[in-house]
Amino acid sequence: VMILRSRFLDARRKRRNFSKQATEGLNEYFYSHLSNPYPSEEAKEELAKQCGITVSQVSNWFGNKRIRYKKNIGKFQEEANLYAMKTALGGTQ
Amino acid sequence: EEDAPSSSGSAGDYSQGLEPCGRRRKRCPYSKQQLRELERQFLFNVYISKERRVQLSHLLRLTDRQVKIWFQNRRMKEKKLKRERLLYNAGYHLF
DNA sequence: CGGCGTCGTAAATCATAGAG
DNA sequence: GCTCTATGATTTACGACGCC
Repeated sequence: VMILRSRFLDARRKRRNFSKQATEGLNEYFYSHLSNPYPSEEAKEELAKQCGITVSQVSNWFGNKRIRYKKNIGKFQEEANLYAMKTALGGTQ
Repeated sequence: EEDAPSSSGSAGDYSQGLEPCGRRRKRCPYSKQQLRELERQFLFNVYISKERRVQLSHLLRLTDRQVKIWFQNRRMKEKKLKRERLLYNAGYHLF
């Protein structure tokens, strides 16, 4: 809870890139739902909690990810394979 | 910022309002001038009447629809800001 | 029916963290 | 340090659906 508070404090101060773990969690969801990468409100809340970011930030991330992925699938192929493999091995969901 | 005070060819208007066929308009950022006036009107009232909307759209060289949608989007933004403020204040005194 | 409301989103654009 | 590009956030513009 105080962790959340501090996040809003410095979130207002300055934008930071998300942590490696946060990005990993988001990518895991994205690539394991590639045929329909639209998390429900509940799923967004779950991801937000898991990643330590806000629901809005989860929405922004998926919005950006969907469009950028679509615009250049090739550029993300390596990343896609990586997460596909990761999910196939140790299901963390 | 060099914003055309209010002449022609300002941001996002295809000659007073007709969309190029049925296609979706390309997003076109509004000028500082347009934004200042829209914000001023929003401050006056977050819901704009049909009459003031038509008036404002002519003043700013936007379509009636653009002004309507701008107010809708602006209200959503306001709602989001309010949510964030609540969230911020929520954790503030727990420490 | 028609018009305007919210909600969720696409797509373009903005701002700038940060990798090189 | 200094460029640039990748990344997170914000801004237009709609479609879907709701209410009156």
